[in-house]
Amino acid sequence: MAKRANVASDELDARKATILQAVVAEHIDTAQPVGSSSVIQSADLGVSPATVRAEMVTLEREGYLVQPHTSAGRVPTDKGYRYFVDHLEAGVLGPAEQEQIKGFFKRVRGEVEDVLEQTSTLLSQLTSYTSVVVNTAHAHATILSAQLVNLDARHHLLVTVFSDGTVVKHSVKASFDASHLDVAEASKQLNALLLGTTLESRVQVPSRADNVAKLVRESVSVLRAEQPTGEDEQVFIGGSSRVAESFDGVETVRQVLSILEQELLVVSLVEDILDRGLSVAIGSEHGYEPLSSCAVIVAPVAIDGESIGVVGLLGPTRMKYPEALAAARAVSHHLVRHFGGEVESE
Amino acid sequence: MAKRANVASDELDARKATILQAVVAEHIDTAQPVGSSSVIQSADLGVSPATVRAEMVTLEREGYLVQPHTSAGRVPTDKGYRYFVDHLEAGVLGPAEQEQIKGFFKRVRGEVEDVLEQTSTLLSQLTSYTSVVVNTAHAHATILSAQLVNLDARHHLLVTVFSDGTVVKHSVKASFDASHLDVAEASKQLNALLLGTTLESRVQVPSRADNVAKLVRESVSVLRAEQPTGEDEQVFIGGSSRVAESFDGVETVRQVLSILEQELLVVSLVEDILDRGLSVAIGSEHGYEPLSSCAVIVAPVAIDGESIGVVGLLGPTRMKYPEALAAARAVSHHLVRHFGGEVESE
DNA sequence: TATTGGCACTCGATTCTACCGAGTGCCAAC
DNA sequence: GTTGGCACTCGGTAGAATCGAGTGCCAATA
Repeated sequence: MAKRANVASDELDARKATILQAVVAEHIDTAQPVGSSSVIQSADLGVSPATVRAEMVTLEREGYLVQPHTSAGRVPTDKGYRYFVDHLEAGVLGPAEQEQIKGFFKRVRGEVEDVLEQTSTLLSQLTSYTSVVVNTAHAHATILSAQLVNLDARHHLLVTVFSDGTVVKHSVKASFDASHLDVAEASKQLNALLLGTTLESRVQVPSRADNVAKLVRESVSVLRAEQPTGEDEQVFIGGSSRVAESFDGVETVRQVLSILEQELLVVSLVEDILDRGLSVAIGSEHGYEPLSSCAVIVAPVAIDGESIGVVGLLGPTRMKYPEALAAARAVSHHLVRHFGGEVESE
Repeated sequence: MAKRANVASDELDARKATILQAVVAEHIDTAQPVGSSSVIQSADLGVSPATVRAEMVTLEREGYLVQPHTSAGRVPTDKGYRYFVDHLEAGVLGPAEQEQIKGFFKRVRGEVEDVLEQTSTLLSQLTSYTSVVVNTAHAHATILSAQLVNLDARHHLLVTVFSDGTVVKHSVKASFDASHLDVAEASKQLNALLLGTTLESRVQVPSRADNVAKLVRESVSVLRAEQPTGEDEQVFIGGSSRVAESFDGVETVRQVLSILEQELLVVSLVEDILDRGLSVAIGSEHGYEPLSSCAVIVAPVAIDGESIGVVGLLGPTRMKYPEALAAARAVSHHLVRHFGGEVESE
């Protein structure tokens, strides 16, 4: 993709890289601008502060660093963070955290939803960032049962059970009064029709004009009428209170929280990042300005190449990338194991 | 309850009351300590500041007011707020808000859950406080359908549809391998057994020892095994980002958010207030210290005396009680109308 | 006896100044 | 290319001065 050395500011020589990485690491740690001397202390390249300063001028010109004001240390830009995470050797998880994850997955019981909900809490506790767990499984799951229940003459409820253990209901409103028998018959036909199919597969609906056929047609169309995105996914957000710690400035906190309230938006944010092949989106890299001081980490949860969900973390741009990445990946990995071979609901 | 005038600091003479109310109103408005002169301006009792000051000393001694420091105005205590809301004449809603609510309920479509979710957003927008909507309906609803679906030989899913349009699932784990036929038979029996019953009513389970009967028994017991509280309620929280605006001090914000994350806790908080016959709980009146700078407003949603839910608002103790109370009541009222006569799911 | 105007006093908030020091950019020397 | 030296910048902190809103108290008043 990148041309080659020439214009491409894609690569830095070893010393610049070391300096940049030192600055980023230090700033993540202290939240303070980093000066040339502290770089010397943490990374020991055998050079003087003056040399580091000279390099930092270059790094600033190339957009990796900025000075909050003259005569202060430097702070990484989004581009700086980007370089940092791109050149990160695989992070490791502390043994305590590994144990916590293992223990958690040994312990959890209950419906898929409960497990995922608790997983998102776990992930947030592990990292002290806000976590997002998205379940996309049942888009690909096969239907185990479809049943039409009538609430009153014109209102019915289509209840669909998927092979991943999720249950989905849809209101079906008829334009005519249907008898109990009609509904029961429609229910039977629906079940036969949809059994073993997925939301994506084509089915042959009856074209007759009787009430039963109408009900069947209406039900199938309601079931298929999936919203563009996010509507058929489940989202679990854990540790939203962490937002308060992660950012300074009430307004920023408010904006981030307000984004988190819109679950559809969170889903598309996370999936968008994944679609672009990234595992981290920093600052303005995802399109949402209110999140410009955030970084988002994502890790796909996939069984045999089939994506069944996403886990994500949202924190300040100066988040602890190695740990957070490791945690997200570990949890994703354990989720796969947990839901992998066996039936998902346990 | 109160003895009589003597010790009972329960009642205040007219002038003290006016002063207290003026102080509270002013402080709610400005968030600043209120001095004697501003009391004169807003409430015109024909007396001088000096007199007001004298009264305020009394009010302070009796615990209605405090001074943040010598030579500052006064700020209401929880007790002060309590007096204020207890002596509030019924607040009214602006015509714009009324219109907004009306329009909303004319417009909403979809499952109960969606309606309630959106209602909580509405309530939060109306008041600019965080809102809570709790659905307790299906505890009293009758069962329209119960179905057992098998995921694999030992794992089954009990899917129950209630008359209020909610659908609940429970995992049923068997200690033996059941055939498809067994499960189908058990499902049929379960449906016949549970149809028309509520979660509270007693049913006669088969005592036979065959697989089908075992499945039926296990299913019924799983369905009945309701958690002490909160587990069978649905909670919808809207506008949690408002927390960031409502409180100063990152730590307070964090704590409140962290409470809001625990939905069970929120349910019991809200129901507890309701059980105690209150419609407002101020500061330390509800038992949760992390919420000591919060006030919680609740309004029951009841059809024919049967509680089907609660709507609530959470804001700072200096919240706009009249408006917030009016909004909560109006929304509760409209919810009753919306779900009242007709079938709940529409 | 309740009310009031007058007055000294308190104390947080604001402003201003001085100053410290971390950190820079530049440059001449190595 | 690297370095030590140096003047310079500028945010942050501390202290002093000031302001003013608001109080508590008291003697005078109706």
